[in-house]
Amino acid sequence: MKNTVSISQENYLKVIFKLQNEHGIASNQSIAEKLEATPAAVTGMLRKLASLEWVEHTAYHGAVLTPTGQRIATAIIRKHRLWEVFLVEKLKFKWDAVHQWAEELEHIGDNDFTDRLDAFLGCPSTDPHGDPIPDANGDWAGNERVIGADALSPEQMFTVRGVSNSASDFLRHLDTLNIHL
Amino acid sequence: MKNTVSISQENYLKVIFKLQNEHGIASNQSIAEKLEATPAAVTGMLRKLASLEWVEHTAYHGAVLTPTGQRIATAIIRKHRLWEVFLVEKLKFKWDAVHQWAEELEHIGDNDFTDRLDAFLGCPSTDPHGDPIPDANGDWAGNERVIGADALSPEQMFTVRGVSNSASDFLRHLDTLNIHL
DNA sequence: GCTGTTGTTTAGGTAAGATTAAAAAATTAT
DNA sequence: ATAATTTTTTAATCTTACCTAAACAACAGC
Repeated sequence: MKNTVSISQENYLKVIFKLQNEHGIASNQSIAEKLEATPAAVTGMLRKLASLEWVEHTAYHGAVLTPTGQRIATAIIRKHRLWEVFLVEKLKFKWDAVHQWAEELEHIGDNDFTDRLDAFLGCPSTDPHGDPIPDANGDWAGNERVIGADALSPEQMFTVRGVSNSASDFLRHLDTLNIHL
Repeated sequence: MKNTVSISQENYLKVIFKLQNEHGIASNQSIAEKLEATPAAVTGMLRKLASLEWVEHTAYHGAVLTPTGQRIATAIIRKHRLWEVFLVEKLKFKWDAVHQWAEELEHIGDNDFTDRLDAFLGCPSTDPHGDPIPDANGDWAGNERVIGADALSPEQMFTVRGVSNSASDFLRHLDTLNIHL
């Protein structure tokens, strides 16, 4: 089966991925804000993404990516950040002016294309903003796979090495859950 | 006013530009074939492009680009061919495998972006297939602006230095018009 | 000047993705 | 616990761009 994901769908998956990593779940409204769409539009798209089994959507609660959804989202973020490197290093854009174009370029190219771009850029590990660039397998630096916190089983041991969201209320939330670095 | 031209519209303008340079005018059917759409779809889009004053559309006759339409179309072709150079020279694609990606990349970036890409590539004058790349002003090599043959006034003197379509029936047509190189 | 073929347009419909406004569920405050 | 507020969903509609089928022009041959 051909993996045909629309640009709009890719944008949803990318935003859900980021929100999920910050808050554990992506609320309807937070998605709507990031995408500058209405909550009603989000409801409709979440239903579609759920039917494609790229997200799990619980009504009135929010959305979480499935493993497939995470794979797709990670690939998009990889492309986005590689293009940002290209724009800054090769086209001499200022680092704060590249986002708009990377938002468009991230939807172009298959895996082969992306790997060629990666090789051309010298396989950078971070983008111009210092954010890490996942490798061709979707793994972040350090061989750690990014997974939703709720995908961990309660019995499973793991080490929290860092958090991507340093908002104080989130850190307090981790405290109440007895999660420390 | 913000220049907001959709991807579909850009594809129409590009195809009309090429057909117009081959046949003087772009028929409904020839556009439909190139875009793999139905003639009915073309009629609808031509009406929209005419309302935007990017083409002149005479019912039952065909479409011709306005100066604005030609400017847009030329910019797209410039981007397409620059991206093809990038794909072959930098990403090491084979020259016959780049078209699919260039078709997508050509819709990205404004003039500044394109100029940066051009500079990065060393201001190439032709793409990997040998086709000329218009410069930032929309001029082709030799400082000649590409205009529709029917935009020339009958009194105006000009030199025909080359033709982009070497189909024998077209060359015969030029003969009957007393047009020679 | 008719007639038939070809090319174009009209009319009605589909699909994706978005909107607004109203209804329903969840959350917060009293 | 109940009332008020916020969030999500539903329902109906819009836009863009496409399709099929039928009606309509243009032009060829006779």
